This record gives sequence, structure tokens and C-alpha cells, in this order.
Amino acid sequence: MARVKRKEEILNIACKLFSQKGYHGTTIRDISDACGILAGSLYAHINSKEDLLYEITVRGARSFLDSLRQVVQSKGPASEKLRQALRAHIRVVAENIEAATVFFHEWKALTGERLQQIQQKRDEYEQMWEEILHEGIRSGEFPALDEKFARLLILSTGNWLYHWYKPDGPLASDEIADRFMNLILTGLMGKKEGSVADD
Amino acid sequence: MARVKRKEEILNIACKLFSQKGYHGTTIRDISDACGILAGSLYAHINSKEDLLYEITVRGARSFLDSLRQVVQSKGPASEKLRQALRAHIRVVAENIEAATVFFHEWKALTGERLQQIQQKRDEYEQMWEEILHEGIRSGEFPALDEKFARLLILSTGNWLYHWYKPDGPLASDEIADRFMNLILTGLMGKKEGSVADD
DNA sequence: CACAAAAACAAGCGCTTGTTTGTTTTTATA
DNA sequence: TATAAAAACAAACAAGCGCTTGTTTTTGTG
Repeated sequence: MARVKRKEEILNIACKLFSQKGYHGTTIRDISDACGILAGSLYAHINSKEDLLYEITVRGARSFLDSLRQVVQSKGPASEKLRQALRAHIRVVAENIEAATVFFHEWKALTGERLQQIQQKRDEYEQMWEEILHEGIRSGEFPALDEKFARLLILSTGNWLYHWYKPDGPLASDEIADRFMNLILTGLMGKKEGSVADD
Repeated sequence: MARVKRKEEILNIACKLFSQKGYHGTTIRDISDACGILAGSLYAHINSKEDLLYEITVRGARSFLDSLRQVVQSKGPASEKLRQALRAHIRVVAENIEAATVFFHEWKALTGERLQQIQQKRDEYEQMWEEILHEGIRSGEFPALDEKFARLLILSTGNWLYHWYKPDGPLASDEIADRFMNLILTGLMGKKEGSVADD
């Protein structure tokens, strides 16, 4: 029952603890206790504590990049791509809130080239958002958009999500994305089209 | 020269290190080294490491609350209050980016009632934003606003700021606030009124 | 200059950290 | 049921942790 799965279980437990107490605030013994084994026994499965953090963050990065890439490569108006992109982003956060928390909050505890590697993936991700917005300007959909600040507005909203999202909340992740996107597209003073009663 | 100032100097140094390496990632010896004294000598000035974190975060909370309170108590249309509120928020972040980083990123390392106290101040702060938005709905300025998500959109943007703001950037903090507010009020597809060339 | 207060030193306390090593137990399979 | 591999134990390591104590140096002020 625990052949190849034990490593995954450790990863999940570490992820949960890192998200709750932070990487530096979590000890190897915290993790081994939660696994029900002694601290030394962990090292039959892992090479180092930082390896755990790296594995968690690199998987997080992959989730975000893969799901956004699909949207970027799709066809349709930029506003629709934007909506699907935010849906994808929020879906990733919602489906694994603990990993998302570690990815956003603890990645800077990495060192050396692993730190740089994750930084690079984050840059990649932002660039893909930039592409969508730029396409919307080129096509005339977003007339004279303040591109950089539009990107920051959207990414801030998506990146802050892990601070308040609760899996047992009343709204599905797509609904959350749509409500944000309605606001972002038409603004606080814009006309409504069902942003309050939306289903 | 260092009568009452030494404590402040220690606080500043701790703030800088906490913002760079995190609370748990910073040691007492990191701080004392940066101060040019031995680790034990620090304890002539402080009671504990956590006291440093508490002092930094409580000052941060005070800055945000005080500056927003002034805006809430002022008169004028809600959209103008909203603009002034975001200006105030971003000004606080910009004027002390390190303290803001600790306030937003490290406050959860506090324990016991101090943790609860800061949590409470954060709730207070969000409530004041809620008030401004609610006033805008009551007055008819924001017709059928999705209140909760509007608040989250604005707060996410403000709270994420510490991740990317650089004090030596080209834009003054009020300009940053205004660009965001222009987007937030009229939306990505809304008409412009000088959001790119704004003064 | 004298002197008390403030600041820093020097040494080390008890404990925890991440990790290693050698041995024993559990497990799946032949 | 024998056996090899996988997993966990038991014990400890060197280093580092936050913090305390007793003493010395520095400092501002009468």
C-alpha cells in the first residue's frame, strides 16, 4: 500500500506543514511526527529538507504554467482568453490550496540555482499573461490599456487568493474567477450584466 | 548619539533582515552582527526576538489604520474616497517597503494573543474599505456592485504591492495608485480619461 | 575629574536543528 | 517458508538556536 506512495505522502504532509507554519518554521521532526516515524527514518525517502520544498514549488509552477499555456494557445477574443486564464489560475489555487500557499509564500526560502529556476518560471508565467493583454490591445479590444498595471491588477488578485480562499466556501472556483473578471472588464462604475445574480 | 536611538536602529536592522530572510530565517546573531555587537548584548535592548517582530508589525498596522481613517472620515464622493484610500495605502507601503513586507509576510509568525491582536487590526482595516464601498452603493455611485469581490480586488492589489514595488522606480506612489484606480473604476474595456498620460 | 548609568563583552547555558550511521523490523514475492 | 529489499528504529553527531549571567568598557553629566 505504500510502495511508491510513501514519498507522496511525505510530500503532502510537508506541504501541509509548510503552508501552516512556513518552511523555516517547520522542523524535520514536525514532519516525521506527522508521518508517524522517527526523524532519521525520513532520510530513507528524501535527501534533504530543501528537496521537499523544491519538489513542492516546482510542481506548483508546473501546474500554473501548464494550465495557462492551454489558454494562451486557444483561439477567441482576448477578453474571453482573459476570463479563461483567470479561471485556470483560480482552479489551480483552489484544487490544491496548500501547495499554492507554499508556492506563493515559501519559494524564496530556496537557495542557489533552484531559487533562480523558480524565479524564472514565475517570470515565464507573467509573460504569458502579458501576451494575452497585448493581443487584446493589438486587436482593439482593449483600446488604450495601461498594460503593465492591468497585468499587475489581475495577477495581484490571483496571487492573493491563497490568503482568503476556503475550499468549503459557497462559490465554485470558476464563479470566483468570473466575478473578478466582470469587475475587471467593466469596472466598478460600469454597467452590469448579471455580476451579482450570475447563475 | 545613541541614547534612545539605539533601540530604533536595532528595530530597523531587524526589519530589514526579516523582510529579506523571513522571521524564522533570521537569527539573533544575524541581527547582532548587522548591529556590530555580540548576540548577548542585544538583550540589553530587547526582551525577545518575537518582541522585535511584534513591534514592527504593530507599527505597520498603526500606519495603515491611521492613514485610512483620515480618508474614511473625509467628505466627498465614494469614488474620490476610494482613490484617496488607495493613495494612502500605497503611500504607506512605498514609504517603508521593508516594514510593509514584514507586516504582510511575517505577521503569522507571531504567537498567542499578539497574533490575534494583529489579526483583529487587519479585520478592522478591511472593514474600513468595506465602508467606503458600501457608501458608494448607498449613494448610487456604484450601481449594483459586487461588493465583496470589489473589496478583494482592491485589497489584493494593495497587499500584493510589496512584492514588486521598488523605491527607485519611475512612478511616484500616488501615480501608481491613480493608474490602478482608473483601471478599477472604468475597467479594461472602459473609455479612457488620461490614464496613460495622467498629469 | 568623579561616578553612575548605559552598552557591550565573554562565556556558556540547555535545547533544537538537519543529518548520518549501523541495526532491526516489516513487507512483498518466489 | 525462505529471502532480499524496503522501511523504520535507536543513538548520536556537530552546529546552531534563543537567551542568561557576571564582568568590563564606554558614555554623558554633576
